[in-house]
Amino acid sequence: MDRSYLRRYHANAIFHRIRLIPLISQREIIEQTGFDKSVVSSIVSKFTEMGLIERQSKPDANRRGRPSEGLLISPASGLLVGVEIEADAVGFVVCSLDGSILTSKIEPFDGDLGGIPQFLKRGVAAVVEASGSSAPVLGLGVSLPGLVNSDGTLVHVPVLGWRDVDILSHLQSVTDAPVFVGNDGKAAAMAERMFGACTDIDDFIYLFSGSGVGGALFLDGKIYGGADGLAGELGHIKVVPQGRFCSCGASGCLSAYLSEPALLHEIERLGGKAPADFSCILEGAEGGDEIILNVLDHAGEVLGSAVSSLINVFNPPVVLLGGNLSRAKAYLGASMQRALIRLAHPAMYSRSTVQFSKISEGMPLLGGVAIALDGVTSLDGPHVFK
Amino acid sequence: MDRSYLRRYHANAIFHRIRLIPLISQREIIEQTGFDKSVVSSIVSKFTEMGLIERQSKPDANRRGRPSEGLLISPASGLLVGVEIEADAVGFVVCSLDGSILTSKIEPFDGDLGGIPQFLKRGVAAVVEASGSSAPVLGLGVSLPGLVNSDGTLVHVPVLGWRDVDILSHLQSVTDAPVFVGNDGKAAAMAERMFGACTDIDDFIYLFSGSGVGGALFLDGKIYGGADGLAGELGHIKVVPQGRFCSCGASGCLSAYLSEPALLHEIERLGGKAPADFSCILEGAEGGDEIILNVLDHAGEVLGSAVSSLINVFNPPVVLLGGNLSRAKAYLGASMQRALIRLAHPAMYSRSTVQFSKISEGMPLLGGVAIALDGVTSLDGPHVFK
DNA sequence: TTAAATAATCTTCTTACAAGAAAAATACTG
DNA sequence: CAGTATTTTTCTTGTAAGAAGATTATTTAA
Repeated sequence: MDRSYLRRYHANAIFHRIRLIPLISQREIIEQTGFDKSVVSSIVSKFTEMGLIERQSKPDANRRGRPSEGLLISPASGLLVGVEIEADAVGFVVCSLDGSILTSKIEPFDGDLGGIPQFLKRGVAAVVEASGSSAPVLGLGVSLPGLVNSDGTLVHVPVLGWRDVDILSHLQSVTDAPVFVGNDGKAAAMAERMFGACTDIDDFIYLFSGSGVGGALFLDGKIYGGADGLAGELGHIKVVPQGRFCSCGASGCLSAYLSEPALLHEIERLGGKAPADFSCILEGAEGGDEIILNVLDHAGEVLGSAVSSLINVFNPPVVLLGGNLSRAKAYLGASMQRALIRLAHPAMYSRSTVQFSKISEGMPLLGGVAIALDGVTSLDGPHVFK
Repeated sequence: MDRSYLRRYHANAIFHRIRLIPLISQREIIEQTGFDKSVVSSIVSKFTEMGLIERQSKPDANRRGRPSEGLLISPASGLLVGVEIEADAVGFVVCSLDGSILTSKIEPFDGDLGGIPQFLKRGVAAVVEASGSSAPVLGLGVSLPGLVNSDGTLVHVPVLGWRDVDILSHLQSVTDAPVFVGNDGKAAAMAERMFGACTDIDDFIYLFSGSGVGGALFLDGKIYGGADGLAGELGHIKVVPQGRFCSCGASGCLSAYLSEPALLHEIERLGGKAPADFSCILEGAEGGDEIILNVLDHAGEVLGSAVSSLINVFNPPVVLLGGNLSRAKAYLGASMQRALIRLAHPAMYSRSTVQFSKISEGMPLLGGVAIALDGVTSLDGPHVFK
């Protein structure tokens, strides 16, 4: 924290106000942030000088006085590229700095770690090309389904079998722009913060289910990382003593009750006709399959128990459930709710809202973009703003 | 965050360096904090002007050059009073600003909420009088065994049956100095941070057991409060589905397996001769009582499970166990350790140390003082430093 | 046409960090 | 013992940037 810290803090807050509320005026920024008018004025003019934002006269309501000028992120100011690596596919997205999507595509992936740099380099180049924009790429964000520590080392990716890879160095060759890597749960949480349900919420707990169960702790306006940046592994909260075995080697983890493989396995165990993936589970549920409905109902109960622990521990304004949890809302929401009422402390539960993510369904590829945007606008990173 | 924020931040860090390392020199402060020499010099001379710290030439090692001057908190600069309210007793402590204890006493308490202001007023006056110091009282900190929200409202104190009391207003009449109230777990954690095992650790999870089980989340150098300041109720993590009933109304809470009443009840249930309190449990354990040893061993296992969840969620450098957990270290440490090895994620467990508090046994009354000191030196509170 | 109102910018003032020079206080060296 | 080297602290100067108020710009209403 040096003496320009406050300046960067101001610049940042102003940038994000403009990003979130296009055509906002300086006066409105002042109202919303409490910053001094001269601070806002000087930073806004700096931004316009840099070509980062544009002023646009807006047909104001017939009102006396000098009309306010609307501010917006210039579409030509720069691009962000997001990459989401999964077990069998890699998603690419190009956005402009305000987060509006220009292009996206999904490519099948064979899981070869060595080929990653080349694979991403081609993919990124292709999607940037396809975007038709000639703006410079300002940041690349890569989301990975595993443990990524704060040095950018990939500690473990269970579904791909990768361990202890200095992934950040690997990826430096992909682009000249700064590269940011992150865990998929944190990336998804960041997407909710940047573009989704929590744009104005400084504290929320994000929990999602997919091939595993993960999450993130968004506390005091940022993702909490702990000692090594690994915090937020909510899938490995213990929910049952001596419970089911988990891919992490322990037993009784939440992940062993809520992940896609765990649900598939449980349905099979109970004699249901084994679905191929989560979409099939949902189809079965829609069709009224009793076994599947029971499994999802029980999953909701386990989820409710875990969420009640999170509420009691964090007293969060919002708990946000994403991924498959969001898709299965109709089948596990009720039992979760019952568990919450029974188990969460009333003083805290009454002040929390547990909600399901919309981003998870609508545009699940924004995680990478979000960590790129966060990286590029972070207060101590290699950020692009004065 | 205004423009004097950084100044206060600097002043604060310097104050606590001097508090923690008496006779530290300016150069050493510069080395440890990275602040500029002129910043340290100007703040130190401001402090001496205010009479808050003193300079003292120290017989330096025979070394060339101008000798450094040792800095210390002036004993006459002010007093902090800490009050710890429990079910049947209230503890009072007077410290000077560096945290050294001048006097302390414990008074029996009848639990009468209405009489609290008078009771504390007399108690505080008596203990300040007894301290023999004529320095002004700069802050009063009161620790309470229940939920205290960030407004200073007491939401619920189970052991005393108090609910929804605006305790902070009640206590304003006790002294002219600023008054701070807090939950006992947070107060104890703050004591560990100020005076105990975590003086140089910015991130730790504190968990203690007494009449209930509580704790605190010390994250990024401060206690995390959540939406209403209620975060950190670690006693109400769910450890067993449909498990034992808890005083909070839910079931399966950690508190129902680790609190003093829970342990007493379990020993009785298993046919042991019912001990009167935790000290008796320890005596029994020392005497080799099989039932008690088993109960404590099982408690260690449950504790290990909960701590492994905490490690997986927070990736903390330190998990600190206090209160009765610390006292029973010899009887539940081993089973806890086994559970941790089995259940905590290796990548995170290898970077965490789980330790037992020494303060909890040595001087359990420092919680109130710690929240007073924290309040008085907080960056946005009514703090006494320039 | 003038006055009032509103938004944005400009001017002036002040705080406080940053970097370097100077001063203070000691030990070593010849 | 005088002079030099060394180390710590303070002082001086420069600069960034927030805070507050004055000024300018641009509109509607009277």
